[in-house]
Amino acid sequence: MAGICKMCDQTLGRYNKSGYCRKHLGTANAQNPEWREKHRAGVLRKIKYDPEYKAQLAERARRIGSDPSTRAKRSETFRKGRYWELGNAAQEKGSDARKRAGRSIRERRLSWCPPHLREEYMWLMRSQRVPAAEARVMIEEQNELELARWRRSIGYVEEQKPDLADQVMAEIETGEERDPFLRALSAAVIAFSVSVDDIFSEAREVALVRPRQALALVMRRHGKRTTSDIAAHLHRSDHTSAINWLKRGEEIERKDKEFASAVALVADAWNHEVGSMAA
DNA sequence: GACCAGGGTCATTAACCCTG
DNA sequence: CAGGGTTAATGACCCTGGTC
Repeated sequence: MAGICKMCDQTLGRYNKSGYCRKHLGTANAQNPEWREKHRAGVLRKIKYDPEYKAQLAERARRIGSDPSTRAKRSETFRKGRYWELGNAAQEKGSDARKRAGRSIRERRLSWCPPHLREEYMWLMRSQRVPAAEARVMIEEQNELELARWRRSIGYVEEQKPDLADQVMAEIETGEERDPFLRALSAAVIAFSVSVDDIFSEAREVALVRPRQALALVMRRHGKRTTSDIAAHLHRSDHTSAINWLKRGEEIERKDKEFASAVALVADAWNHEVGSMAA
């Protein structure tokens, strides 16, 4: 049965089901959320299953976008409409959108860093002022240590590396004090009235932990050594020991003047300024 | 502190999608 | 085929977070 278009006086054909003439059908569809959703799904489907089409679309948009006259026109439109104000209003300071942007970039930049070590990486960067590249090496070393531990736990036998701490002991025994670490170690022995064995021992008495903290601080600051390296020099296999020495050492240094001056003495030795110490 | 990349805003462009 | 919607990238700008 023929009817009249809902939007104009146009007589409709006998098979018309929409109730709209050809001219107004598009407008009616555009106002129908269901139709729009269906249409949208169709476009997305095309893009999803036709990579060539998608690439075509992108290429075209790029081409148009990079045309100087189009760019100038868009800039003008944007400036005139002050559209950035809308963009900024939509994501105020501290908004979820901005945080999301921050998280996204963090995720991309820290993708190399195992999630459980990221806090430690940031601590090295911020509190310890370790340059990014160096902090990354330290974290990667730590990760490698953890992986090695895990490999051992499942029975995988690794090639043995020479023990750095053993090398240090050998140098002490032969009296060849070429290493700044050995000078600093000697200074720590004097400054804290302990023995080398005490420093290298497993004991956790405060009197023995202090020289380790002082040595760690000096190695970090003056030798730019990694925490793994510091730990190995002080007979520890895990670099987290060094991190703890550094953390606690800094705190104590701020509060305890006596400890601070002992650290300075060890630092002098490291830097070869042994004149004051020998006296 | 400077620099970079990403996220948010809307308009613009051409080609394609969908429906009857 | 008509007609509006959708897609892509891009423009300016600010803020966030990482890096130097």
